[in-house]
Amino acid sequence: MQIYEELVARGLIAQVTDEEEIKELVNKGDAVFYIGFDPTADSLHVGHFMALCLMKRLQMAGNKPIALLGGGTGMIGDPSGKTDMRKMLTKEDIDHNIECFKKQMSRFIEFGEGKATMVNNAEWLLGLNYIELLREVGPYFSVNNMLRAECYKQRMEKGLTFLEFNYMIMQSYDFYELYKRYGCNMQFGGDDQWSNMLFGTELIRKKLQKDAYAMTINLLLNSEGKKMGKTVSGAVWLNREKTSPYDFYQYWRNVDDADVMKCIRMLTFLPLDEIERMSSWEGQKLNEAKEILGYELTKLVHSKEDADKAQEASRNIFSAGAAKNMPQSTIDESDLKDGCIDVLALLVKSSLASSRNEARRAVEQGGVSVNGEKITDPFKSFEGEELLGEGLIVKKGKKSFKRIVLNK
RNA sequence: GGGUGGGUUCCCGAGUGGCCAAAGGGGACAGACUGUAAAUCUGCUGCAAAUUGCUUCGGUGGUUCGAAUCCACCCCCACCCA
Repeated sequence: MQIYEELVARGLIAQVTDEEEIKELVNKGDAVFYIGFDPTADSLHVGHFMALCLMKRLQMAGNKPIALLGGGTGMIGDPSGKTDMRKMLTKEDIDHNIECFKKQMSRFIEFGEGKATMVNNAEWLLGLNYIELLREVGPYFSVNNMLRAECYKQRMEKGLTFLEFNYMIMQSYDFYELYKRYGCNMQFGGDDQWSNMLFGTELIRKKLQKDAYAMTINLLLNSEGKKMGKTVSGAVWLNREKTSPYDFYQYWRNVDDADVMKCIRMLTFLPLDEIERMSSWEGQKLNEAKEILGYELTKLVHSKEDADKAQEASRNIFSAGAAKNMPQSTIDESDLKDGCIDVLALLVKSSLASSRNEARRAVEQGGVSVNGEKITDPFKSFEGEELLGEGLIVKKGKKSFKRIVLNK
């Protein structure tokens, strides 16, 4: 099976400008392609991860990847598919985020001579002159067409600023520039980027009379049509400081039945025939697929060691109640009052609860236990001594655990 | 610049002088049932030294015994006109 067919089989491909051409280019390894990453945060997330995996897959098939960092486009902010304008990032934020991205990306993709290329569009975008740019590319953009683009649909209702409206032009300009500089003939991106990418291919055709192609990957949506990789508290990050390997593992371990196989297919590198075998699993057996998903992804994003740890900790906690490799938090002596600390403080300090009120509710509703013993009294207090050594295992609900140790 | 309609808690949205920490729904959280799933049912959902106190209805001032609610000015958003 060739690379293009594999991508199709994994359900990754959403839209293509010219299937025959793209198939041929990609399968032959003749594509010079780019994927853009805007530095909107100080860590990559699951969406980026999918793009990086795609990059890797195509690279393994002999194609030449360009990772484009959006030092210039990040100054504007992509309105595609968004309901509200994002907070404008400062130059400093953007530079910082780019440094973070660079570090994380080089863990997945090899950059350098004859390998992948990394460029920053700040290089050419920041120096653009308004009037010159307008004269250079302005005539090739039809405002009528732009306004019709799917990606602005939501914003046509809620309002779209001129700043963001220009994002599309900048992204198109990137493609054009990369075509000229590196002979980049293809752009990949999330499906929400489709319109931006199309305008890029058109700009190249109009300016250079050359063909360039675009292909989008399906966004990872759950069975309800919502983007995956997001939790209430934000994205599932690839950075271990922001989302610990344990939490990362748990996120995937807990996906809906309906979404497991799709995730395995789209996100892991497991061979397709193996995945095919799993797809008949049902009921409790499907839980194994979730473990595999969590394990494989944690291994890819963090390391085999982290994946082993996370899996072991999860198994222990949920079946045996034992506590090896459990997420841990420490408290200081200054958190003690008269050498003691109460349950509510324990929950708050370990960030199992965000306020004492919330902690109190959890206790009153019978959702809290310490060292396996259910606590029903919100005033229950513990001696500092009990927190030494192995510490106390505090459990809130079924899935939140922390080992709390006194730091002496 | 002119006109109209708006800005309420995590989100949507009711509330137009006291009975308002603010209806209803969604989400989140906890309990039951389970498979660390879904569905369903129940509870719960501003903060705290907790029969009380404090903070919150775009902002700032004001009227009033009392303001999310009335007044003034300002900021922001959508639509229509220019």
